Amino acid sequence: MKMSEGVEWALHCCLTLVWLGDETAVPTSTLAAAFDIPSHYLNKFLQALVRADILVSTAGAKGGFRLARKPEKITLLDVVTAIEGSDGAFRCAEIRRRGAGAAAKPGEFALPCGIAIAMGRAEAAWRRELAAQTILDLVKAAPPAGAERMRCWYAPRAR
Amino acid sequence: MKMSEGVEWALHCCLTLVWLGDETAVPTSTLAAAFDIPSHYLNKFLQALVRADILVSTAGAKGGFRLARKPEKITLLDVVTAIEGSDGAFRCAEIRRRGAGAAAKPGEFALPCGIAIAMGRAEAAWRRELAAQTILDLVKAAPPAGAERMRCWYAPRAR
DNA sequence: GCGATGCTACTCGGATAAAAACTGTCCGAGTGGCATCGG
DNA sequence: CCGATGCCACTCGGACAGTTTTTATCCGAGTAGCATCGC
Repeated sequence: MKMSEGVEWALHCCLTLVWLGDETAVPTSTLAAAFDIPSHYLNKFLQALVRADILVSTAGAKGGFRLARKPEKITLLDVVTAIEGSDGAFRCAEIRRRGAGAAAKPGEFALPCGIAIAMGRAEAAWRRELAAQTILDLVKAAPPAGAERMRCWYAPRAR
Repeated sequence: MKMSEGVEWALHCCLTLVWLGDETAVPTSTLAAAFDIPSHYLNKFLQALVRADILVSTAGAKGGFRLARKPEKITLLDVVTAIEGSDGAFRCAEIRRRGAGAAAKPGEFALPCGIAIAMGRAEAAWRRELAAQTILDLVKAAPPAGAERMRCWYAPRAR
């Protein structure tokens, strides 16, 4: 059960896009350089964010990405779901119905598997916590020095 | 981010061991037949449960597995951790320190990454929910018919 | 008859391949800006 | 001098390999019970 590192990348990119402002679109190569990660691979995740309506992309010269919504309207759950998909980590395969359970009376399995319910309850708590936090919260919590340094580093690149 | 199916198998096996009672040790082959899953592979996960002190194993003829503790003393978190490991799904790679962040002032990264904190908060909620439920809770929630059928199926095999 | 002993069948346990998912890389389609050309 | 036009550089987007994690399988070490043999 390992989460893709793309989640961390995506969140950092959203944070960076807030810091750099909404004036200019930031291309993949710039974001990749900011964190020293492979740009072509990062692009893959940024595309996923576009499909989830978290970012908008503009093609051509001076193109790039910018936030599709205000930072307070993007929850961490939105980003995680965009990268990891909407399926939960635990997936009930209904093994109770196989083997010795194959001869069950009809209707016995009408109510869902208790194990699936228990695991689902835990994942619901996880999602609730993620949905309660937004990109704006991350911006507020981050030290201003990082934002300032990022802007200074970016300034000469903004054309 | 997919959880191993071994978690579902392990939980169902714990439930089954409660149903079949603590009198006899149940071998891997029997548990595998109960759910029609590959026995050699299931054995791998049962070993993990033994290492986590959730099951105890006895070798030789009439050997097998039984619960190491009472059902109310085994939480779902214990089982999930035994199979999946104790590491969380999200792992902060500290990418903020690389690339443009490489020239940071010393001490700027003294406090941990806000993204890691936010993700950790969600995982903590997930763990809390898992730790609040025990195998005994699953037994109580499961329909008695399943337990009864499992016992009838097992009876001729118990030597 | 009773006990010790050797054997057999059965179990767990870890080491070993196949499959899937994730990670990383590449090139093509499309777009905006700019220089050039004509009026 | 002003506007339209063609070209070029830059960007996103999806298709293509490499590598790690997960899934599946196998055989060896060890133990409990039973039959046999000796006393």
